[in-house]
Amino acid sequence: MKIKYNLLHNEKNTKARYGTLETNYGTFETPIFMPVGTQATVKTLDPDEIKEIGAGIILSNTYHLWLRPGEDIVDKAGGLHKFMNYDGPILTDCGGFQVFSLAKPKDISEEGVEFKSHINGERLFLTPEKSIEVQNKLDSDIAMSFDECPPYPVTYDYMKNSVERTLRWAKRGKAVFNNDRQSLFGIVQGGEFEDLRKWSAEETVKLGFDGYSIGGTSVGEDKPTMMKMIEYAIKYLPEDKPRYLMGVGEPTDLFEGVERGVDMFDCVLPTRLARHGHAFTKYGKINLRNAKYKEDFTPVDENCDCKCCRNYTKAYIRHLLVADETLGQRLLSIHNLRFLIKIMEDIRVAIKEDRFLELKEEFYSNYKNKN
RNA sequence: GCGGAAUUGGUGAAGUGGUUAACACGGUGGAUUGUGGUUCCAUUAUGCGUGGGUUCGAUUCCCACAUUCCGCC
Repeated sequence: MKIKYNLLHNEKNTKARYGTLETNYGTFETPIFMPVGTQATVKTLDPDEIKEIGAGIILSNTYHLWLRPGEDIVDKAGGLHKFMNYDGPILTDCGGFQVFSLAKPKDISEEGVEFKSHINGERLFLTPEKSIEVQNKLDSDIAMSFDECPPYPVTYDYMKNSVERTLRWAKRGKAVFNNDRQSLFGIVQGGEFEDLRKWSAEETVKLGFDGYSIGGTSVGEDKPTMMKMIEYAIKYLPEDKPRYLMGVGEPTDLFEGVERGVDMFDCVLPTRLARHGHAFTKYGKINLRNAKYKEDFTPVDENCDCKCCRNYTKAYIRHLLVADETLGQRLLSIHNLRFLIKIMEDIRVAIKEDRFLELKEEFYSNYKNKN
């Protein structure tokens, strides 16, 4: 079956909303933060741990699984869920972000995008049809329409052409889509240009998708610009479909996004920061490698209920990181993910009680955002 | 006791008679937003064993001493 979104409550003072999303692999509440598991694994965590931190849905990636091990192998394994032994909902990104991070502008044509494989340098050509075909075989619960995510900043003319192309790609992908257990999201682009965001949103909605994403954010623009991008796009999206802000973000970004009506987020930050020794805490981001934690025998975040914070000290985590032991990266990955998931749990309760702004204010009063 | 070689930062080391002593590791900070998984950036020796001498100028040349290593008695 396709997913089913139920809008259950609009917060009184903001555009924040509470709902549920039903999938073949269970129902989760929104707004939600989705851990990223690019290569069919949330780096360093096993599926039991993903469940343990309260994840409702995770991400995986078309481009990476297409290259390795290949969608046919995942298909033979019985689909992505069986392949990675994860029985919760999975969303696959389309590979569009890799257009942004791997390809040069001149490699992008109407037909598709030419890549050089980051694994062996082999020339590859990814098209909207291929992206959908791969995702159909991966058998994730939610697939993403193949888009171009332009860098920032880019000229109005470039963005206009890019938005047009992304719309044509969306149409082409939709035409070959062939998996009735899977749902498909469209992606709104348009950069910081209000009229392009409006146009992109309206035209994407006309094509008709099971949910809508806001793409092209967190690519180097400043925060006020990112907020405008969200606002410009979201007012043209239908109330009765989930809205997904791609690639965001930091703890404060989650509050800002929810306030503007976003239902779903994903970001590599919690796991990447963890691997580099950083942790989110109630009071801001900290670097566990800093010398000042050498003899700090308190938890990373005393308010956190995760396995890391319940059982280990900063001094121990620091030792593991400095000694390059993988347990340090694992424990911090668990903590950082739990931290963001817990924020969303608190946010959902606050929305239902119409006190989202109070929760936001309380969080901001403690959290020192270094950016 | 005699002969030889060596002595540069926390470590391994390069180097030159002339403004700021290479590089690597380590240390200390910082970065990271639909993940090209151990990355990137900054910073880290006012000093080249000690004391003299030669020279306009010595870490670099000379002498003595100290320490370490190797060989011989």
